[in-house]
Amino acid sequence: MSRGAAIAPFARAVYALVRRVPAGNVVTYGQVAAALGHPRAARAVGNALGQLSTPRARLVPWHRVINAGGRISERGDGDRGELQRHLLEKEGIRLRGHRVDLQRYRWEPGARTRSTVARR
DNA sequence: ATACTGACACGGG
DNA sequence: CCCCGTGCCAGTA
Repeated sequence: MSRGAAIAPFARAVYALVRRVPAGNVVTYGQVAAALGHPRAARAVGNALGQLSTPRARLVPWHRVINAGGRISERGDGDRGELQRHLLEKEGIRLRGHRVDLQRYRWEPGARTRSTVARR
């Protein structure tokens, strides 16, 4: 059926989970890794998101995944970071400096998807 | 098997 | 409060 590059199982699981992150909320790489049963594979999560192909990126809200410090991880290429920040703000997330208040916007995997935006 | 990441935690300044 | 460097780990190419 599908042709094109095979997607690694782990990466596939990452995409599936990230897809459930509601707009206006964020998760950390570590949270995603833990939810997948690999609490130490946070870096691999970042890898998977980095390998996201363009069509798939449309379905996967990669911008809602940030690091444990609440900051946007820069991959040497600054462009994506700017875009990510813009997308987050567009969803109603207020950044404090270059940081997101995880306390306020963090979404927990397993929580009801329609739980909407955390406020205040 | 080697090298390269979009990480995380911890310690020190 | 902030920033930076170090050690560690796991998955992908």
